[in-house]
Amino acid sequence: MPLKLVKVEAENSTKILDGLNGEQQKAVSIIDGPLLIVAGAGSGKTRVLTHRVAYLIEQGINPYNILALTFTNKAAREMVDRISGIVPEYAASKVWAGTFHSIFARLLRNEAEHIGYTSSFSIYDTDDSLAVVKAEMNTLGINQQQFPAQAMRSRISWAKNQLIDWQAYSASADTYLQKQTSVVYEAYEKALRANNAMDFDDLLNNMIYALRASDDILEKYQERFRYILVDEYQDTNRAQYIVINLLAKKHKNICVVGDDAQSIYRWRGAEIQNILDFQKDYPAANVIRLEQNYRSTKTILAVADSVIKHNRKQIPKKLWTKKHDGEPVSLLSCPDDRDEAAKIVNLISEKTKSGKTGYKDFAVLYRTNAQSLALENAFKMGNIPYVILGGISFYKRKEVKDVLSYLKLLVNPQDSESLLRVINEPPRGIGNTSLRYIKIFAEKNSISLYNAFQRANEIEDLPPKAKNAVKNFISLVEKYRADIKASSPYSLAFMYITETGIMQMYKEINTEDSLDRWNNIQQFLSDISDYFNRNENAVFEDYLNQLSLLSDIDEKDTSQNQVKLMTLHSAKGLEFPVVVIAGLEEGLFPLAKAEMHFEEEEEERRLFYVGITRAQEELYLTYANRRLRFGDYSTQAPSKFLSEIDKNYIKTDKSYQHTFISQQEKIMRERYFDDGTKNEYNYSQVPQEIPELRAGDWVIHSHFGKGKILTLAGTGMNAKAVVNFNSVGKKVLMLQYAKLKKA
DNA sequence: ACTGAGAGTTATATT
DNA sequence: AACTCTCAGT
Repeated sequence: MPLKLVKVEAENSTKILDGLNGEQQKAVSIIDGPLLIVAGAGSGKTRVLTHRVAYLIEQGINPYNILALTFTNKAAREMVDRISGIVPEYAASKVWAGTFHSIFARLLRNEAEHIGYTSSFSIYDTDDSLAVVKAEMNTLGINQQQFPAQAMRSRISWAKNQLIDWQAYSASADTYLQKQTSVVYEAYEKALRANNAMDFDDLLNNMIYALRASDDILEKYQERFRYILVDEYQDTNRAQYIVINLLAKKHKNICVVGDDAQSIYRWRGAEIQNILDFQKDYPAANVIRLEQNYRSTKTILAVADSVIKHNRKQIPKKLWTKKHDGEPVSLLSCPDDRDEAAKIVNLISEKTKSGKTGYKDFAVLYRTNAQSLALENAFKMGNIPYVILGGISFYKRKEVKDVLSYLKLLVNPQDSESLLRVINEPPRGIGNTSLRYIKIFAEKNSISLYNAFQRANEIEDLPPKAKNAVKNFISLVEKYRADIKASSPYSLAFMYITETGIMQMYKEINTEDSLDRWNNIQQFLSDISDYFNRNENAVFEDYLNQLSLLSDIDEKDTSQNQVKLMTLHSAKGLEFPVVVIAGLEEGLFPLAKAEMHFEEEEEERRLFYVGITRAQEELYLTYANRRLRFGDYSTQAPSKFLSEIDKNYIKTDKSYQHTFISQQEKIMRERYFDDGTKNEYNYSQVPQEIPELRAGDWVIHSHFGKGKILTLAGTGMNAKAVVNFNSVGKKVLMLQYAKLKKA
């Protein structure tokens, strides 16, 4: 029975609609029925979304009936924060706002028994899932040389994304590869079930199964989520699409927001078609285009437009802005990646000298994480504060994952993956041979590995020493399992982890690396304490739940005055006064793949578009002729994307400009630089005095501290020194960059 | 059972 | 260059 919904005029909602442009106001106030908001970059999308939720609440809709789905925790948190700025916080906090994965994990805890899980299921991240694949391949005797586990895992994940279960996959498997995959797929799925664990894909798929399991469940959630908002709709995959549509089917109050031009997650199953087809799915849909950009200069928008024009598949739209023309985009050509990094650093230090811009106003964006290394070195050398966002997450470090697995085991002892992970961390004298006996016993009796551990006494082949070790381990876990609800979760975790001996192990190894790990565990534990201070009623499951779905980028402190380095993907949704996009070379950006479909190239172009539109005032593009890859130098031509930019908006900034050295440069030179600059070097490095140095001298480096010069080589620009630092050992330094002082 | 050396593999992006 | 895995030695 559809609710009778009353259109409310804007008059009593002046506050919420204040300061919004006409289209934005419509996007906020059309609350009934399907609505597609095509929101161009910088068009105030988040503002519209949050105001819309606030508006719904003000119209008397129970916040508990509002579901707002995002892709990142950060986006979700920002949404909740900003909603609480408009409506009372108790109302804002009742809105179901979160990532697909976290919201569904929460719902699945309640519905677990309908789909054959218990509510304490574990969540496996990509690494955990890979470990399961490897283990299953081992048991099945499938050669991992021939079938790399990574590729196996991604084929399985791809199938799950398409909602092809192992039965269906197996039925349609033709090639040898597919047949082998189907065998692993089946074993993998059964292992996850046996472990009472779900991977990321399962969080979506099982939600569908739960909704389809009975009309009651479907009805329940359709009634609960009467108003649905989906952010970044262009990034939804098939499973997400189906869940959304199942939930929205009854009330059809579904509002999706997205920008097809910013669809950059095809590789993980996103179907851009979902947004392109929204009007087919909902013929009655209202469509609103937000085309006024509040972020970038006219020049930057023009550059973005000249690039994206080369894509064929897109919803027609034209961004415009009232902002000033702004500076032309600067193009920097560099001989190699080291030089590129040095130039970027130099650029930033020049620009910040005047005091008008601070370090925090800069972002350096790149295609692959590997590029961050050269940049990082240059920033250290140049003494410029920076922070890397994304990359190897704190939560993916071995020691942190080990501790996490200890905790998972406490909540879900069926989780064999976690058990195997920690059983010899620290070494307990339970080796491979013993483990094999225990596994065989578990299989023979159809019990979990943990249960087999508990009944180790019955395993004849197990040597007494191992039996004893197993017994000690089990009683440790059981001791704290018994307490899990009673004492404070933090002190429980602290005592438990201490007693496992993992911290002591790292302390005893006593190397720089191991003390680092020890520190990380400490930090992790204080993170736990923090969490339970903030969430007083939370239980362990809640903590583990959010943790598995957390990424580093959600956590990093971005408020400091430092330059931000990140991949272009991580930059989506962010904005910065000055943006540098580095590594614009064929093969790197667009990134080369074996077979490049035009669709993949279009996705790379959209990624470039996303990068360009992050900039508010200034944009710098850089490329290197030579780059260190796989420990070797490779040369490549400048990115084809560069030649797509309208020439009128490009300037070659002499003060940061090197000269041209390679063949491939010719095109670029004719196009952009042909103004008499010939092959003269024009290093932009601030001239600085290099003190007279000799081998054997003691020197001080701003970052590495004190060290002794071992050898010196080269002259002038190329002067190098090998220095043995007290802190980090031997380093090779270019004297022109490393500001060495005599000690 | 555990350690370390050497070989082999790997670098697109993320919930 | 950096990481993981395997295998032989202890």
